[in-house]
Amino acid sequence: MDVRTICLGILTRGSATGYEIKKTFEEGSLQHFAEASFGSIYPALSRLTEEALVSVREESQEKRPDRKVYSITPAGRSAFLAALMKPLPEDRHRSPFAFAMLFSDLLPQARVRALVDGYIEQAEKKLAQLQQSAGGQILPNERFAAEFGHAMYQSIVDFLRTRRAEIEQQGLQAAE
Amino acid sequence: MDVRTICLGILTRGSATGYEIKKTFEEGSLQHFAEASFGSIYPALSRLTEEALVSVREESQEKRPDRKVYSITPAGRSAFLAALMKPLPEDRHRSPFAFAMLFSDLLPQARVRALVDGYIEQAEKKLAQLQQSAGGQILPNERFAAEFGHAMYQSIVDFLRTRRAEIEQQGLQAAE
DNA sequence: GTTTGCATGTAAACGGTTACATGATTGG
DNA sequence: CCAATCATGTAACCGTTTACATGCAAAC
Repeated sequence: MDVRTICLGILTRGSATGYEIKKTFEEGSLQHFAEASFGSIYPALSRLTEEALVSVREESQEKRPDRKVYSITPAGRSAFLAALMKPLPEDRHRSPFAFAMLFSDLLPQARVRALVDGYIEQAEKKLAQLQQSAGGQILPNERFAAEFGHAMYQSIVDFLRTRRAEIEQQGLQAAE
Repeated sequence: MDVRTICLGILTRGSATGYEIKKTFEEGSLQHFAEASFGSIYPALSRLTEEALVSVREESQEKRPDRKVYSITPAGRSAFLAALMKPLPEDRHRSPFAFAMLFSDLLPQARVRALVDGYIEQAEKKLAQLQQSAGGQILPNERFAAEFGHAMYQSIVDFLRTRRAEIEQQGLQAAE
């Protein structure tokens, strides 16, 4: 899903600045399924403005930098819906971790252990975040997304916990 | 994980042509966690050859195009191990599906249903593939990777099956 | 006094995909 | 007869990240 479409989507829930859109990525329930940097958000917003899919209102603030508040236009809404009606790109799960595990037999056991433990720790942090965001008062479909992510990470943690010993054994014993 | 490193990794398991490396992606147990196109594999292989991390042997074949069989060099092996010892890039789960579900309230119910059903179907196909690849005679860590993927997809399918009715209700009732 | 948060933006670099070019062989 | 498999490679394009530039205010 490109940054363009994601920005439009976020704006269907209310007006926001580029900065706020970024935060929505980092905090919200879609945190685990999409991401974008300022370097892609700001140009996307400019282009959407040119195409009249969003409108801008500039606000001068005291003690804070000026902000540009973007709102989705009716045309933008149609464009967004149209994007969701087209065949979606397939999900991609890129896992350098899983790749590395394929070569656990070439790695020192200590490294394998560190990799597994670090991964479990990371996943648990995300689980906690997701549980928190599903706990708050959010829309039902936001809750669904959060719980979807939760189910995924939970299964990963469970799997790794039960298999941890086995995979660590694959690692190279340290030379004496 | 960049194509360079992935090519090196595959070559630690034995010599191969660019074409075969691509197939390994498509068929193997890491299928769900990494991917690359010819347009990235061939240039990567050329560069690795320049850097002496792999070596090439050209084979002329009858009735088949010539092939370039790449083998990893000792230097390549070290470089690969070094890459796995450095901090790994984080896993990224990009899910246009989860994103779309966040906006199920804006979509016609029929579309939501089609999206969910299509997604379940896809995931089940992958489950079947993973089960098959875990069934064959493979290295223990390959089995681990396959089962890791299996656990993930299984949890996705389970979650979606139990929640399907709920999320479909979020969709817009068709106007009469 | 340093880090974090607010806020916008640009340019270069990067990594990758898509499409194209070529061509014989085998299987349905 | 057509599609798929084997096999390599290039060039244009694309979207995104990274780094840079700027600057004040509040929190630690």
